[in-house]
Amino acid sequence: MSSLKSKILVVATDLFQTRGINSTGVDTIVAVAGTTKMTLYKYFTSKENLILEVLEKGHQDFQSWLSEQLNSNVKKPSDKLQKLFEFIEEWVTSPNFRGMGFIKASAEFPNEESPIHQLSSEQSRQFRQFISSLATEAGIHDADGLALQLSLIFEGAVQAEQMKRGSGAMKYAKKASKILIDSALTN
Amino acid sequence: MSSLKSKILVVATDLFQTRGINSTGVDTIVAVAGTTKMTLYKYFTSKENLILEVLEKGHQDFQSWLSEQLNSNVKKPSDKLQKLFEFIEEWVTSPNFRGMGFIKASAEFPNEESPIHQLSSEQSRQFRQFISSLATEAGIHDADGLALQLSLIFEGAVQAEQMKRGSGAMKYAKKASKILIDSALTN
DNA sequence: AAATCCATATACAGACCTGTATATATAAGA
DNA sequence: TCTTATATATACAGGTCTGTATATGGATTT
Repeated sequence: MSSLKSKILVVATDLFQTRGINSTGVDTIVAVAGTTKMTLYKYFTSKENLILEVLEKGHQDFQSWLSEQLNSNVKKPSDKLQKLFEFIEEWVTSPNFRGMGFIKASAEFPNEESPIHQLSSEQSRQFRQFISSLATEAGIHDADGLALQLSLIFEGAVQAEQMKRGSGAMKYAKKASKILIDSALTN
Repeated sequence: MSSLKSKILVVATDLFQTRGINSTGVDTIVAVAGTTKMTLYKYFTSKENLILEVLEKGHQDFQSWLSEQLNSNVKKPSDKLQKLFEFIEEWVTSPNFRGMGFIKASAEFPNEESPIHQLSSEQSRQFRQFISSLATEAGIHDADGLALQLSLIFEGAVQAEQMKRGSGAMKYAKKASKILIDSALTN
């Protein structure tokens, strides 16, 4: 991938998170990225296309990092669920954390026909499914139910942490997840 | 309050929830409300002012309804926390539910200097404080911590329920809240 | 050195949005 | 009937945004 294209992606990811997607114009993006609109529209067919690529890259980076961490650091598959929030906290509190795109995107694009809304919904569903499969491996009966609960907490904590760094939201989310997992294991 | 003003408020609340705040122009609002821009700008000094009034009305309606329900239906103050999510579910699943404004507003207006961001943050903080006071009355030690956990679940569930009616998010949020409250009571 | 590719600089069309100006209709009260 | 208050109809100024057109600069390859 071109260096300019990835620069634009990084800058857009940043600005979308800090200023909102709709409030960030392409002029601002190219100005911060140090390039011009002509170049942006060479790599992306439209602003919508840019948003979609930002979402896709963000989700892929997160998912592949998370899978890698779980696979290389946790031996027993049934222990992965317990460690999940440890790694999520590590990701969220890392200095290069730039928010979870799909959480904000679904709020800014509520129209169900919008491709952006559809992609972010799909990513949210995929993440829930990922948690559910870990829960199943851990021997939990209502895996989908627990996955929904954990994703609610996770998405809320990420949103809170991103809005106010060091809010402690992630710490309490981690505690809550432990309690909910323990409860689901003994039922 | 003038009939037209409250009509505009209701319509704006609806459109902001279903289409997003930034994506909803004042032309659309007055067209749906069956009036004109001149009238809207008679009652509201600007679109920002309209948004602020929509947020304030939504939050007041919810908080006063919730307090009323808790006060008139729960005798012992220490039982209020347990019943909290029952009433919230009732509110969220009622046919005239129009979303919790402050959840979406803080996502669409991330700039901390924006009055809209400030108001929605304040409302979120107030709601958390309300839960914390119920937790204290119920004899819970780390009331603020539990309040944060419950508000994370609550905001996530409202968001999910509003995005997809009948998603079951509220049902699992209720279960999670019971587990977390029980755990906090025995620690 | 000539040709080709890549990015820049700049300008602008067309759409949309907020907020206002002006003129008109309607209804109620004196 | 005359006046006053309230809502409508319509047009538009000024701004922002996306996306494109046109011309220029610089670097690499042949």
